[in-house]
Amino acid sequence: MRIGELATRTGVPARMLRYYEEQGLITPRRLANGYREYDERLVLRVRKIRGLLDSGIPTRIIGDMLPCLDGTQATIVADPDPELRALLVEQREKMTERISFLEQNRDALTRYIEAMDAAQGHR
DNA sequence: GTTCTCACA
DNA sequence: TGTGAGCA
Repeated sequence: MRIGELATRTGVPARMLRYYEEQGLITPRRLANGYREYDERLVLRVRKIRGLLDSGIPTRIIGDMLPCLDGTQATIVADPDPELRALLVEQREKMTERISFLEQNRDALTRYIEAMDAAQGHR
């Protein structure tokens, strides 16, 4: 598929898809006319990339993590960078914080919805 | 009509 | 990151 279709299917603007390519996150092949041609599997990959980006993970790191994204297979890291590891651990902690925050909000919604239902029962 | 690259505020 | 210019 071309960039327009991938954009609508992933919700990521074509502008950003070209940017991801610049960052080495995705490498579509080119058609004879120069248009980018995306593989079906890229749809999932782009969604994962966007998810990571939304989680605050820098594009540079996502590039390093790419092998982990579409494989359950163990990823071999040639040169374990201590600094990178520390950064990732930090991101993971922030992610954990956001998750617990979301859980609290979800529970608050649940209680409110229950309260609405309870009120409904009195009518 | 769609995509491409480049560039600017 | 958004937007527009000028092509193919």
